[in-house]
Formats: sequence, structure tokens, C-alpha cells
Amino acid sequence: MAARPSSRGRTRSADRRADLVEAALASFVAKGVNGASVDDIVAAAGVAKGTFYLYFGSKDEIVNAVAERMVARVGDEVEAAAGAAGLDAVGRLRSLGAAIAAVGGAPHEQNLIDIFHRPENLAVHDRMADQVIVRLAPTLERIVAEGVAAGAFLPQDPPLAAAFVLGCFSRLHDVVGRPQDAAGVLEALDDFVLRGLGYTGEIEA
Amino acid sequence: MAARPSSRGRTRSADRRADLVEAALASFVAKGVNGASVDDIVAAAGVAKGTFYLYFGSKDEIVNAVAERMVARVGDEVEAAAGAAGLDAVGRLRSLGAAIAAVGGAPHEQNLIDIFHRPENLAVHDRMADQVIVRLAPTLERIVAEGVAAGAFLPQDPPLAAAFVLGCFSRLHDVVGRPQDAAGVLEALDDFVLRGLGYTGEIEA
Amino acid sequence: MAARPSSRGRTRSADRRADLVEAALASFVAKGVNGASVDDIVAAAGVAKGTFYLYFGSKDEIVNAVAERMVARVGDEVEAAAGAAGLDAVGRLRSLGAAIAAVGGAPHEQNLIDIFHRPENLAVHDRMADQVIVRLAPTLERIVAEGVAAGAFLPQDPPLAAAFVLGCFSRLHDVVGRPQDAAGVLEALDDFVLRGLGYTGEIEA
Amino acid sequence: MAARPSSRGRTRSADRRADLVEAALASFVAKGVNGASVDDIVAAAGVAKGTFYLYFGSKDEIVNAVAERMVARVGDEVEAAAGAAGLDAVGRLRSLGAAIAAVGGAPHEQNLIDIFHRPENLAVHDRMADQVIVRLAPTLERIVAEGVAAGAFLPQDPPLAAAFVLGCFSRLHDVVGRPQDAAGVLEALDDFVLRGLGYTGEIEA
DNA sequence: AATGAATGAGAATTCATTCAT
DNA sequence: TATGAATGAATTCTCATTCAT
Repeated sequence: MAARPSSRGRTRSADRRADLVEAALASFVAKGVNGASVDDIVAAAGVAKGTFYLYFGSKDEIVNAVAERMVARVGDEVEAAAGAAGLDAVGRLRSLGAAIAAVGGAPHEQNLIDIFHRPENLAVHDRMADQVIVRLAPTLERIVAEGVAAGAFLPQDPPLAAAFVLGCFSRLHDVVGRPQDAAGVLEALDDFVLRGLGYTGEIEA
Repeated sequence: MAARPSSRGRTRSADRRADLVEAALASFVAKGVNGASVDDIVAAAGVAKGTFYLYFGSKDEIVNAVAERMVARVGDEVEAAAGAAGLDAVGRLRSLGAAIAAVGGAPHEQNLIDIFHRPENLAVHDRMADQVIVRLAPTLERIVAEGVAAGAFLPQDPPLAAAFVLGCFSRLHDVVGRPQDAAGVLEALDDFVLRGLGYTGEIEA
Repeated sequence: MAARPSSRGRTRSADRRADLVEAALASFVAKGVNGASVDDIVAAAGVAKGTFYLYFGSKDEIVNAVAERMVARVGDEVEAAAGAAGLDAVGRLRSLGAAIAAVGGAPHEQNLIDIFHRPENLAVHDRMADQVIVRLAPTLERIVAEGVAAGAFLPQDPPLAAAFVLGCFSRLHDVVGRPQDAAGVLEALDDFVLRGLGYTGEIEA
Repeated sequence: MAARPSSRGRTRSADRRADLVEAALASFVAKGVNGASVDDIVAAAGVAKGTFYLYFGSKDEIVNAVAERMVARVGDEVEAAAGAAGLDAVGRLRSLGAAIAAVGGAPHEQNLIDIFHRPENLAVHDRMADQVIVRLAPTLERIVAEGVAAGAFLPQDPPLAAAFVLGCFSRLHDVVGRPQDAAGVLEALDDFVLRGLGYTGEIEA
């Protein structure tokens, strides 16, 4: 009964699925991934429990869907930053770092950070964090390779260098928030990373 | 009271507790932290369920105990490596990095790595990873400060530098296992980290 | 039983709830309130354990539901007796007393008495007894006030008088069952209560 | 270890038992009869769990012991009041009623009233209430018989009359506390009871 | 497609009781 | 006598999943 109205008079399948993912995200933020039951999710989505299993084979499946959606969003943002026209390798790297540092700053990303930092929810956190790394690794490798080719960085194994750089970046959210603030942290990281890659130019922007 | 074991009250309190932690670790490795029930743990420990609650107030409590034990063990090993006599800051850093890279290599540490990498178990993973970071941070800060004082590293904010270095090191376990092997990875990391710190000496050991 | 049974969703919600209350009553009679587990109740009701928690939030909730149902039933019966048309205050009082004395006499009330007198179950007993008192007090107060107004009883504080009368009545079930039987007991109680209220008419009916 | 000191250097068996009953009473008051575990009791008594089972075969046994002790105390007090020299039947009845009304007033009886009125604890409440009734019934029967013999009361069945009188008295604790206060309630009860017994003298004391 | 009542295995936790010392 | 660590059956409650409608 009561076909939920939508902009086109009928809710299409894809929308339903998206509604559920949205509801799941909200529930996870509110109660943690383990703490949120399928009941919570369907209540938040305003559909019946059976409907959930029409779109997802199990709770685990929607957990992955939520993680994927978040990873995709973050990945897109960061890659867009790193791909901005007119930047050389060093610029790309800085831009990418800044974008990672900014993750969670936008209001629509606050959820993501909430989830990232609730100890309860760390199961997803890591699934996501790893996926973000995997997603960004090729981009970083390309930047490193580009910088090496241009003579800006010392020769090195790009996949390894990318891993180390991402490792540095991944600490960002744990140190941002210290008194001296994000800008200083980012600058220090730039120094560290660029020097680490053997950057031979002037480091102070 | 002590000594003389018998079928009842045979083991001293501390041993019982340790037995349970051991059994919990084994159960977590086997089934994941959520997947392992208190029943599993007591079965593995060979005690009755009530006994469990004699030593731990809840399942959560033993999860923390397991994490703490692992953190303490890893922390001790790594700090011992970093504290070896006769080393300068660079040597300490290399030694510490090697120790982190070696974590999980010893047979008695295999469990730890198993737990670290089951996605199921990541809730504990992060509790532990964070604790290890927290535990090692002061050591690293000291090394960095020492290197700066000795003129080996460029001047920098030691806490931040420590965070970045640990970030790099924390990626180690995800790249070790690639064809070229641990030694090469470690060397590349050394280069990256030392350069990142502004090490001005010869980098190739 | 009701319309078109089937293996699932067969019974309407209200029936299910009532079934569970019924089953709980039977279980309480059989094993006492503490002694009867939720498992016993659902077994008696022929539903799954989860179903129980669909209708009641906790075991305590169904204990209250059982007590309420019994109180409501007894209260209705007794009040109906006291409200019979064409009775004056004295007649109402006698009728009410007789109805209280008769509680538990009907086969469907045997359970109630069983529960009332198992020492095990006394926690509920009192919850119920108190509720019955509370439920009947206004009726009794009205009867007393009516009798006072009609000059049949001496002037008095109706709530207090009602409490004393109910106190007398509440002893009924402990003395009924003695050799001389209910009729004699009831008559003696009538004498006592009516005299206590200052009844000035002929006491022997 | 640590033999608890006592006034005679050694705790005698009877004292130990009494200590446990005392501790049980305190625990019951604090947590209710079901809520208080044997662990609570032995902790309060300062003995080991095994010791408990040296003196009591089961938890139920100590529950009864507590009830008995309380009943004995209350019974003694009330009977002493009713047995005061130089009183006639009416005086004895009034004295007994006053004594019942006073139960719980003395500080050392507060516990008793606490227990009486926690719904949790009603299992014992009723065991005790019944025992008090049983204990006091013969005394009351004697008073009634004495009054009948002296011509103060109408002829009646003393056991029944005793039951009704006790029923009235048993309501006392539920109405005391109303604005008009204990004295008024007690007087109204006197009126009611004495009239109920057919007392022909002047009622206002 | 959608519903939601029903399921039932399984979880964590409690606690009266025992018994080797 | 006294101890208290150990026991383990029993209890309440949860929740992912199913399926008749």
C-alpha cells in the first residue's frame, strides 16, 4: 500500500536502492555498523523489511554498498583535485594532499568522518580506508612517475613511493586539529613528502 | 595456596586470566572478534563460562585485554630495537623501521598479523593500531629530536614528523610481500623517510 | 481458529497477544511467575521466542499484562454485582462481599486463586491485590457515602471506611474453606462489617 | 585468613548465623529478595561463600529465616502491647491496634517497612504478613472471647472475628500517611472494629 | 514489487551451589 | 570451621532472514 511518491510519480528501482544506502549510512552514523539493525535501516528508509532483501542479499552487502559509495565520493573529489589542469607533479601532489586533508570538511562529508572515527565502526572504516588507498594508488603512481620523468623527483619505484606518500597522508586526520592548525600541518607534510621524493626545487611555496 | 595443582583451584589467578586471553586470541584469529563467542573462548580455555566472568566483566573487556597484550608485545619489541646501544638517530630510525617491518614475522606473532588483516576483525585492528601509534610516538619524537639536535635532520616539529614517519611505516605491511621482497621495500622506505627528514648524509647503507 | 488459518500470519495481532497472555497465565500457574521462563510461555503459546518480543518488550511486561487482565476481570465481576439494580447501600455491600467471596469459584477463575496462593507467586499477587483494592475503592466509597446519606450507616470518612471494609473482605479467602463453609463466614462478615459501619437496621437477612 | 574479631575472641556459631541473617536483611532491603544474591549477602556479612552454606542449606532457607526473625520481632512487640496488665478486652484491642499501627515507626523497624512496600520484595512480604497473622490470631481470638464473656462484645465466632479485625488492621499501613494523620485513622478504625464486634459501651475514648 | 509477522538459532550474562584445600 | 575459585545450567533478549499474502 502507499506507493511512496517521487518526482516521477513512481519510485524507480535505482532510487529505492539509493534510499536504502542513504538510510543505512544514517543508521551507521547513529548507531555504528554493528549496532544498526536491518530494522533500523528499513525504518529510516520507510520501507518494509522484506523490501530490503529485494535489493540486498544480506546486511553485509549493504555495508559494502555504503562503503563503496563513500569511497567513490572521496575518490572522485581527490582525483579531481589532483587532475586540475596546468599543474606539474609537485602541484598535483600538493593539491591531492590538500584534498585529502579537506575530506570531511564539507558538511555532506561529516558523516564519513563520524564513521571513520567511532571505534565501533572501525570495521567499515578500514574497509573504506583500504579502498580509498587502492583507488588513489594509481593516481599517485602516475604523479610520482611524472615527477621522476620531469627530473623533479629522484628516480624511484613509483608503487612504493605512492604507498609511502599515502601512508603519510593517511595520518593527516589524526594530527589536524592540533593547535597550530591545518595549514601548518599541511605545509610540514609537503616538506616531508617532497623531500622524501627527492624534490630538488625550492620547497617553500 | 599456590604450587600444588589439583583439579580445582589448580592454577593461580594470573595464569587463569592469561589462559583466557590466550584462548580469546586464538578464537579471534579463528572466527574474528565478532564471530567468536564467549562460549568459544571458554571452550578453548577449557574452563566453564562462569569462570570467564570471574576474570572479565564482559566480552568487551577481554577484547581490550587481547589488544593491550598485543600492543604491549609489539611496542616492547620495537622499542627495544630502537633503543639498542651505540646507535645514532639514523641508526635508531632504521632499526625501528626494520622492527616494524618484522612484526608478524616471528611465529608467535603470526596471530597478530592474521587478526590485523581479516576485514572482520578490523574493529580491534584499529584499536590496536592506534594504540601502537600512541605507544611509539614518543620514541619516534625523541629520535627525530635527537637527529635534529645532531644536525643530521633538518629542523622540524618532532610530533608531526613522528606522525608522518609512522604513517609511512604503517603502510609497510601492505607492500611487503610484493615480488621484490622485504629488504628492497625497507631500503626504499629508509630513503624516503630519511630524505623526508632532511637527512644530509650518505643514504645508501 | 479464527478466519482462514494458515501456517504464517494466520492470527490477527490482538489474538496473538491474547494467546501469549493466556499461555503466560497457564505457565505462571504451573511454575510460578519466577519459575516460568519466556521459553515456557512461548512453548505453551506455540510460537517462536522472537514472536514473544514482538508483542512484549520484556517478561516483566507480560507479567503486568496478566495481572491487569485478572484484575480487570475480577473488578468487572465484583462491580457488576455491587451495581445490580434495585439495591440499597446495604444490599450493594452484601452483594459486593458475596462477589469477592465467590472470586475463584468459577472454573475459569481457579487459576487466579492458584496464583494468589502460591508463595512463589506472591510478587504478582500483591501487585494484583493492590490493584483490585485501588479499583474497588471508589465503588465502596460510593456505597458507604450512599448508606450514610440514607441514614443507614453512621456518619464517617468514606475512604477510611472503604479501606477497612476491603481489609475485612480481603481476609475472606483465608477463612473460607474452614469446615463451617462459605455461607456462614459470609454472614459473620456481613454482621461485622454492617455493625462496624453503624448499621442501625435489622442485621439478619 | 583474618578471623573476624568478636567480643569473645571467637565468633560463636550462633553469632555467625545471626550475622548472616542481619546481612541478608540489609541486602534484601537494598536490592530486593530476588535482586540480592548470595554473593551480596556474604559480602555484607564479611564471610566467604562457602561459609554461607555451612549455616544455610539454600538461599531460600535464609529468606525464611529473615522473615521469621522479623515476624518474631513484630509479634513480640504487638503481643506485649496487647498483654499489658490491667486492661480489659476493649483496652487490649485498642492497644494491639496501636501497636500494629506503630510497626515500622521505630528506627530498627524501618527496614521491615521498606521490605514490606517494595513491590519487588512482595514474595517475602506476604510470607511475613501471613505469618504475622497466624502468629497474632490466637491472641486476638483470646481478646475477642474475653470481651464476649465479659458482655462487652456480642457473641460471635472468635476465629472469624479475629480474622476480620486483623484484616482491618492490615489496611492500616496503606491509609496512615493521609493528611489527617495516624491518630485520626486509628480512632476511626477503633470505632469501626469495636462497633463491628458489637461493643455496646461508649466508643469515644 | 512490496509487505511485515514470524522465525529460531545464538548471544551475553547471572548465580545458586560445590568441594579441594 | 572456613575459604573462594570454579561450575554450568538456565535466563533474558537480539536480529538477520524468510515467505504467505
